[in-house]
Amino acid sequence: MDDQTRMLTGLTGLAGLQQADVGDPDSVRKQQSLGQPQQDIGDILQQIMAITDESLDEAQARKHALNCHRMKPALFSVLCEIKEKTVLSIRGVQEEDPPDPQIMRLDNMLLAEGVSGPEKGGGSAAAAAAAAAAGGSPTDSSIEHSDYRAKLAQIRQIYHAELEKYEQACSEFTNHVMNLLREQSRTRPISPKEIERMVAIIHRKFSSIQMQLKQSTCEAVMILRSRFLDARRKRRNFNKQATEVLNEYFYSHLSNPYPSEEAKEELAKKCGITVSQVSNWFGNKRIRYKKNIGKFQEEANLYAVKTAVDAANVSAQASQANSPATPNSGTERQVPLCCLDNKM
DNA sequence: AGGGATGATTGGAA
DNA sequence: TTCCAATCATCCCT
Repeated sequence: MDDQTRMLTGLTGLAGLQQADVGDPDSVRKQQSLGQPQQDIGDILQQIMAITDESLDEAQARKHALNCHRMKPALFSVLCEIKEKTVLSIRGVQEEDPPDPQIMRLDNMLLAEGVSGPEKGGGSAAAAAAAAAAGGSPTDSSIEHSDYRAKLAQIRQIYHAELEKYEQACSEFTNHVMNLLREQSRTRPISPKEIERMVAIIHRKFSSIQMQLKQSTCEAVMILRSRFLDARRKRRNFNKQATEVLNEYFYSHLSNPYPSEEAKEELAKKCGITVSQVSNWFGNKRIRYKKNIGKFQEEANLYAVKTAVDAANVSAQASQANSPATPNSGTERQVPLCCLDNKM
C-alpha cells in the first residue's frame, strides 16, 4: 500500500463530511454504518481549501469543526506518518552527525588545562612546575605563578558563567519550542518524533555556539600560556650567595660532582632555587668545567682555599669545644684540585 | 653594541 | 631517568 493509498484509506473516515455534519461525529458514524455513499476525498480537501474564501467567522467555525472531528487523530496520525517517511526521514539522514572531533579536541584541551571539569591542580600545577623552573628569585616565580593562576581562574570563571548562560538559554528555548509544537500539534500534524527532532536541531545549534565559546576559551588559555612561557625564558642569574654555595659543593666534590637527590634538595633549599635548577646548574658546570679546565683552575683554587679555611675553622672550633679532634673530621669535603673522575 | 657568562631546553645515549 | 652535549635565549659587563 503506498502512502497515497494509505492516506486515502485513512481519510475515508472523513468522506461524506458535509457542512452540516461537520462537528457532529455521530452523524458521520451513522452515515458510515448505514453505508451511505461516501464522498470523494477531494470534496473534503476542497472544503478545506475553500476556508480561505469564507468569511472569518465561517472559516473559524469550519476550522473548529474540523479540529473537533473524531477522525482527526487518525488523519493526523496518517499525515505524521507520511511526513515521517518523506521530508523528515531525508532530513534525519542528513542531520545524523558523529561526535565532532573538533569539539572533542577542545573539550580535552580545556580539561587538561583545568578550565573545564572539576577544580583541580591541572593547569595550575603545570603552572607551578613551570614557574618553579622559571628561575630567578623565588619571589619572582611566585608572582608569575599567582598571576598565571589568577588569570586562568578568571578564564575558568568566565567560561563557566557563559556555559551556564548558554545551557539555560538552550533549555528555555527548547521548552518554549516544545510547548509551541505541542500546542500546534492540536491544529496540525506534528508527531512526538518530530518534536524530538526539533529539539535535537536546537541542541545542535546551541552546541555550535558552545563550540565557539570553547574555541575562544582555548585561544585565551594558549595566549596566557605562551605569555607565561615567554616569561619563563626571561631568566635571572642566581644570586651571588647561591652561586657560591653551588660552587663550593662542586669544587669540594670535584672527584665526583654528582650530588645525590638529597644533596640536591638541600642545595636547592640553601640557594632558594628548585632541584631541577640545581641539576641544570651541575649539568652546565660539569660540561663547562670539563671543556675548559684551565679557565676554571683559578676558581677551583679559590674555592679550595675557602674550603680549607672553613674546614680549619670547624676543626678549631671542635678542638676548642671538645678533646683534640682529627683535622677535617668535621667535614665530608674533599680537596678539590684533582681532576674529575673518569665519569667526565 | 658586542661578546662572554649563564640558566634553560632539547635530543640522544646509557 | 639521568646525564651529556649542543644549542638557545637572556643577562650583564666592557
